[in-house]
Amino acid sequence: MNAGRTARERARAELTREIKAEARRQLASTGADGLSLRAVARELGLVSSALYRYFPSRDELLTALITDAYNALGAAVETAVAGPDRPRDRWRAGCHAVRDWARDNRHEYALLYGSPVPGYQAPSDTVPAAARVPLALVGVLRDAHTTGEPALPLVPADLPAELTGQLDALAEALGGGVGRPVLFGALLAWTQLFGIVSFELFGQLVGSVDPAGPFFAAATDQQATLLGL
Amino acid sequence: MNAGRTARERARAELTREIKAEARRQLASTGADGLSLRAVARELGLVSSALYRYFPSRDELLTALITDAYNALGAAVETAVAGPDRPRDRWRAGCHAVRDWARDNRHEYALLYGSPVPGYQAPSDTVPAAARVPLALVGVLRDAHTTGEPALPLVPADLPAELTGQLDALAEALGGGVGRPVLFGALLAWTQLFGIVSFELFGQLVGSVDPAGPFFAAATDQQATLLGL
DNA sequence: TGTACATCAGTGAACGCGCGTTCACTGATGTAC
DNA sequence: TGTACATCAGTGAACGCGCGTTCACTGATGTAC
Repeated sequence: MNAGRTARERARAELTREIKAEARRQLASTGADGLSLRAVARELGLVSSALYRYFPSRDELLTALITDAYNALGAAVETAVAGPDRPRDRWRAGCHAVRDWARDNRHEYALLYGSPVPGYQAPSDTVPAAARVPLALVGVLRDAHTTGEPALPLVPADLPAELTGQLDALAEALGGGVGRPVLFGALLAWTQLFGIVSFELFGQLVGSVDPAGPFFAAATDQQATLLGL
Repeated sequence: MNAGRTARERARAELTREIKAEARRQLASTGADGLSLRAVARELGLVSSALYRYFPSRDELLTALITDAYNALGAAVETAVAGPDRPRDRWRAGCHAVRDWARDNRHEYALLYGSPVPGYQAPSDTVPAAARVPLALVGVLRDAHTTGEPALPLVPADLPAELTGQLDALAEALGGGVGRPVLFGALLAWTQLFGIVSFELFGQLVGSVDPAGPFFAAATDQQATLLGL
């Protein structure tokens, strides 16, 4: 194992991991703006300038954390969706995986789906990682409707032309296999899913359906029905 | 006019307004963490310590901005909802008012509905202001269904007991006049509404339905149908 | 197998920056008689 | 109406803090012959 890797290369990979792990820990306790290179270095027993051998700037470290987080969430949803057989259960499992991961990694979730960090522009590297969740959810719908899509309740037949154009382009980008109404429904469900999770984590549900577990379960159920699962 | 107010009181009220206005301006360009008392003072031609005559700390200034923002958004939605006659149009107008205000005040929206500011805990003063939007939207539903609520499509009759308990408590807190299914539907729509707006403003829709106008319009239409409007 | 050189990790000091908050003060505005 | 005192706004200096990033350096690890 580790064939062809020098001790230096292994040490480098190891310390890169440790830097990210420590940065994640600080993220969890202080949030994105509390993340400081100096504090990370301090905690690892390094001098702050040493980190520049591993990340050329604070922003690059942030980007690495964002990509890792998107991938972790994406993997969680992909795994969850791969479990059950019945489409309806697969959908629910995927949604609950989003919520569970978000609750377990609040600050990382906020980093991905909260307010953009001021002055920081996420590079396009993060796009494929960010796409894993929607892709996994759309996959459930595609698999469920291989023999033809049902007519979805409540989805109007006469969507405006601008929207149908966007939907068609999106369907093509997703590799086909989903019709307009299902895709529209998927977008509705997707935004609702993250709307609920964000409201729960950011404290907007405090006066109403808090704790949010029962409401979340009922909402994802309703989504499955809406989507013909 | 200004009866009984001394020049001092008027000057004080005026400068308090100017401080908040300048702080809002900085918020708009730098986001919540970029808001600095020193910078605000600088811009107003004051020495930084002078601000302490007006706000006892940076957090208090932030709180004032948050309360003002909730009230501005709430007022916008209340006005929008008061315009049209038909319930369906009232609902749509309220939703579009949320989106329009959010797009016109991105950073203030992020302050209210984005990731919580680390280390800052919003005091309970903000709660009534925050409640104005949901209250206005529920008002539309109540007014629409004075003669009895319709059976809502897709809302399961057998919601779990924990959820029905929360819904009943919430209905009472809202002053009654809305049944469980309608309230559940309202929560679904409410979370979806802010989910879409947040996704649009925070850049999550870039690869899919961007610009988001047509999708937003179709989504609020679908909500109105779901809610029996 | 051993030696000479190149690569790279980590150090420590420094630069230049901005921040929130406190405090003793001056001078203007307001109040009571 | 004028005077004596109290209130309050704004000043300027200072405290103590932490940050990202650069740079010349030492010493260890890797490579070529």
